[in-house]
Amino acid sequence: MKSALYLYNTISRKKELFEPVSPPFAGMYVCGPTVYSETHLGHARPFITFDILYRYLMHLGYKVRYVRNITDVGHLENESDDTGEDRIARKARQLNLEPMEVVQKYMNSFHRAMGRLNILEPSIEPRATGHIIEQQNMIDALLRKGYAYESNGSVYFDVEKYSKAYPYGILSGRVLEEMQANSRVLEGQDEKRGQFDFALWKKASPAHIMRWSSPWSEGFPGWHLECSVMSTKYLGEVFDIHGGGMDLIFPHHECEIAQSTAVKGHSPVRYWVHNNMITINGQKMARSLGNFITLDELFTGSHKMLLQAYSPMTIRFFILQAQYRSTLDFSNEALLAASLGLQKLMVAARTLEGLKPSDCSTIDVSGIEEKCYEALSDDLNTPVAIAHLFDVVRIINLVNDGKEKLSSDDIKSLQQLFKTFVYDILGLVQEEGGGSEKLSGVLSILLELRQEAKARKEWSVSDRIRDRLSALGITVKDRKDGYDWEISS
RNA sequence: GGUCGGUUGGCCGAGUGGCUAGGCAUCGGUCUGCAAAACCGGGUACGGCGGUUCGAAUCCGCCACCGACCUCCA
Repeated sequence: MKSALYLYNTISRKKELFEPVSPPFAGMYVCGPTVYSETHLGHARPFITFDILYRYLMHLGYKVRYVRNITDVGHLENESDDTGEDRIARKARQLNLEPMEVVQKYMNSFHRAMGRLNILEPSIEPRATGHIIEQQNMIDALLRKGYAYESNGSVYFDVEKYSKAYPYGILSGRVLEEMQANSRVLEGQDEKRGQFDFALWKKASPAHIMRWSSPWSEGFPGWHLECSVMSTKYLGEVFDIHGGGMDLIFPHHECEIAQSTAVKGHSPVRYWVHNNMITINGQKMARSLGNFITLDELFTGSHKMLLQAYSPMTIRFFILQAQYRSTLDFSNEALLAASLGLQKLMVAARTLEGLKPSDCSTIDVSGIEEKCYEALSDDLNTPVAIAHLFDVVRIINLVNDGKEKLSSDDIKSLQQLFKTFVYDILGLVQEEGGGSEKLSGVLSILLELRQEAKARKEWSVSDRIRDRLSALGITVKDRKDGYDWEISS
């Protein structure tokens, strides 16, 4: 058996042994995007982090149901005052589109970016607008239990009442009294009894397009409700893992716990897993701060802060080189380093495929696999796993240079190791240089001619071919027994 | 102001009491017609002050600085 998995549980603030409710099944819910604008680098982190967790759980033999939602209604611009407008509705008005056109546009773009990052599709990708009835049912249950109240067509969750029966703030470590003592009372919240009450149902203003009929008003559901409803609908009343960014701990996940506990008497989630933020100049990358770079901009290099384009696998590798609970600072230098490191790893992976076996090994390769499992099982320590893989890279290169030897069996086990960790679990793929088949055909004609010129010591001819290709951004690499080329950006 | 977390070499980033993290950059070497590429090898660190200990990046105390959250957020 592979080593047991330990995950850091936000609610206990400890690493805990992962034991699913009903093995071999494992359920995981991750908060997906609100589809009202382009996906940026910060968004890539949770989806890559939980992609690794998804892949690793499957690799360990679990039958995983991975649910990742799409928020397509209910997420307000600003929940703290009554001018708060639904993000999607607002974007639709700005672009003069139907709200569902906005949703489709950004959902498509999100899926494209996820695909390029080689993020596996979740088992279920439910949408908030597809679960209005279920959300209304939950509101109804909360009203009957007395933890919600109607006010002017809207329905709110009664935090104060809830906190008398259950501990409110157990996930984020907050105490309601302290929050009340430490914050000002905001204007324009007449509808709510308590300032920390949150909306379950909002009455739509006459201009609001996204609206559904309900016993309380024509309106739309509150943001926190959809995750409670959709997670338990597809994963059960108690499920294993709930993931998302650390910035969602409060209020979003805290409210999820309150809602579900108020109805069922217990929280549905066993392991809360949160990834840290990607920072830029030491500050969180966020739309509201205007310091974000979209994934498309990274892939094409079309952002003024970028010195060059960075491939999807570079982004993936960059993120995996940090443990998911640490902040990760963006810079061109760091991305360039990731890009070169990844290249080294992937070139070695290709070298490994054609490595020549010897009768016996002069290097001990046993134990590396176990170290990789240990790293990943220790709360997904991908940087340590990658460090072990670079040890293998050094071995591959030494053997390839004839300085060390490996037996056929050892080469096979290293190939299996790379397949498991590099490709299957870390989800890295070989990226082509961007050249078409025709281009590589033309290049091989040119470079063969150059080899012949070199053989005749006609250096002016060989150098001219090399320099002219270089001017076009194609780097010629002379090898011991041939040549290779690469298109640089 | 409250709560939580962080400060590691030129850069990114692991590591929680003694054992080389790793990558990028740099330096030295190998290879090479030259160059690039590739490969090998070396050096450089633990925010400050005090304490505990045979031994501290790691534990404790104080200080400084940075960040996240406190109903916008991945």
